[in-house]
Amino acid sequence: MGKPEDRTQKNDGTGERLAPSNFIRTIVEQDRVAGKWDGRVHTRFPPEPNGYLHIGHAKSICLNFGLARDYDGLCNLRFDDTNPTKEEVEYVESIKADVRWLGFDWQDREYYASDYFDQLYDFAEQLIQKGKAYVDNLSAEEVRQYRGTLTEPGKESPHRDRPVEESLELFRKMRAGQFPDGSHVLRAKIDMASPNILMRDPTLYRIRKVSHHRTGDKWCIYPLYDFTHCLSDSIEGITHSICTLEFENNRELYDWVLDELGVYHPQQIEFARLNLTYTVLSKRKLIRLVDEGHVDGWDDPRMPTISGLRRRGYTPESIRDFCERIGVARRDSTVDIALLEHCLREDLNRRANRVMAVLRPLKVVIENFPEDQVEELEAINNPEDPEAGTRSIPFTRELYIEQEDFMEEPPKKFFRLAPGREVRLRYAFFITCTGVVKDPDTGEVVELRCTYDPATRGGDAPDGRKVKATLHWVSAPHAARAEVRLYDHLFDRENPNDVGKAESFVDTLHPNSLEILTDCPVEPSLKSAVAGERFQFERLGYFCVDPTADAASGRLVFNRTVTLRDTWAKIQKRGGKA
RNA sequence: UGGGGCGUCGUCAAGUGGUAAGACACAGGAUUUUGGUUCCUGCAUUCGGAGGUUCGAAUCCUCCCGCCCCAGCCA
Repeated sequence: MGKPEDRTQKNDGTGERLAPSNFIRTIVEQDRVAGKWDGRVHTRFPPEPNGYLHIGHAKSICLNFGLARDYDGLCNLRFDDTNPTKEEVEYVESIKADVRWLGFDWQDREYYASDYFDQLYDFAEQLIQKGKAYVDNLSAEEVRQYRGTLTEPGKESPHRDRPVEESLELFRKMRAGQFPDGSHVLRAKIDMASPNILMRDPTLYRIRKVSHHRTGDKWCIYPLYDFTHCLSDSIEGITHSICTLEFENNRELYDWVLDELGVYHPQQIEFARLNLTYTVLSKRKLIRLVDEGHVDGWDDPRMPTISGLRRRGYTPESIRDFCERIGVARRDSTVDIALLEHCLREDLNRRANRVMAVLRPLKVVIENFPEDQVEELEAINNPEDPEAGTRSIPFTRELYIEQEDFMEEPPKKFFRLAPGREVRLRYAFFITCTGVVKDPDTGEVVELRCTYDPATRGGDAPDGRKVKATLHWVSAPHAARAEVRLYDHLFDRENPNDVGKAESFVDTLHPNSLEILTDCPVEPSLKSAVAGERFQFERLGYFCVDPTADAASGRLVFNRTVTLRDTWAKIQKRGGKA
């Protein structure tokens, strides 16, 4: 019996994961076998430049560009910029940077729906000529009333049957700027009684006397999504037009426009958008977080935006891996953010150099270590990567360890330092706690007195003595000082929209999603860390040098990307409940 | 109570009539100079429910239940 084929790994020995199959890949493969589209695969990623890209967009980007990559096809980057009141160049620039950072290349195929405005206008006139579109001068309010409801059919506009020539003339006047905003629209003439509300004479063009970020003041009428998107796909020769589920109802209209115009007709395919626990992924909500100042901007490391994740220290590889692992399907789902974090840790574990840093320092004095002596010790940079080499770290009489690594009265499962207890200082020596110095007023432990065993240099006891814990530490006189920003989930619950009696998702913001620690002692090698560089702070987590922190100030600022898995924390939590 | 979709492990997700993949999470155990990593092991007699067809059903049929989307001159 042959082993079943392992579809999770490429067969080339690189160990790189192969994109798992999904219903869209199945359709594409069937189309290629059938010779549909002459075997071509041509997709597109069509963002509206009205906000920053987020992890949900990454799913779409990986899907569209991934399909093109795996089936010898092409994927266009197309800005769906038909609403000049909301769109800005700042957004197009950020989108381009984010797609590139994620590792995808659209080569010279950078398109804008606004590039098609002339063609779109001609198509609109064609529709009018065919008697399939008309200019309506009902007010927005009236249009709404005429539309009917989910259960009742709509009414036809009194202008619906106005002569073709009259609509044509009106449409040209709309274009010429002879009417004020909102006074006229171009509507498709379909069916006011359609059970699909989108088919009840949808609006195709509206008047907006505002300048567009690309076309300036050339136009004062702008086409709407349903008219623009399908034709843009058609113009670009797209084969598979992939969008999210909420556009399912729009497909009938997509097909109608293309069929009426008799033009090249791509296939629209919908998939479920990404939802993630402990965060929100709707552009509207993200904009609100930024506008109301709940976060520091689009690239706040707590944001699920690509720029936020980048600043947080995420790697593009980990995001791509995540997007492949979550799959593509048609059912609404919410992915556990733990999966994203798992992909991140897996990637960082093999690539981040290890380093020692103390977040909440507790001074330790090694009483039997000579005052002016400095012992240089060799530390391994990355046990997962021998190529990463080693470095030297100084050990002296005065050190810092982590406050939580000492307990005066340790519970049974606490393996770390305690009075009379011996532990290992990583890459250094075994030390034994011989005394505790407390603040006379508060009773707080402010210093530990210890002795070290010179025979354990490097961390091994020649007599085979074992120790139950290894602590990270930093030499006090050599320590560099850093600001460390500890990030946690932005929201306090899995589903921020589960607001209960509260008013909105804003009320479920996690109050401690950011904790800033200053003057953290970190090992001296970190003085030369560069913006964006990633490290594992041993026993704590992965951190990266904040790319936007003021470099000129010489300040070292680290963002915590993600903690290490912490079984001790789990044990404590469990114990706390019992 | 219109139309369009969707319901497989705690969370994602394969499966497309031949007897429930995988991942994350979780729980044990081994190794370990990171309570990290790695490595073993366990984790759906059952596929929203009820009937039916069939030698055989998560896959086909019927009815029912639940959830999502649509009434922007947003995308």
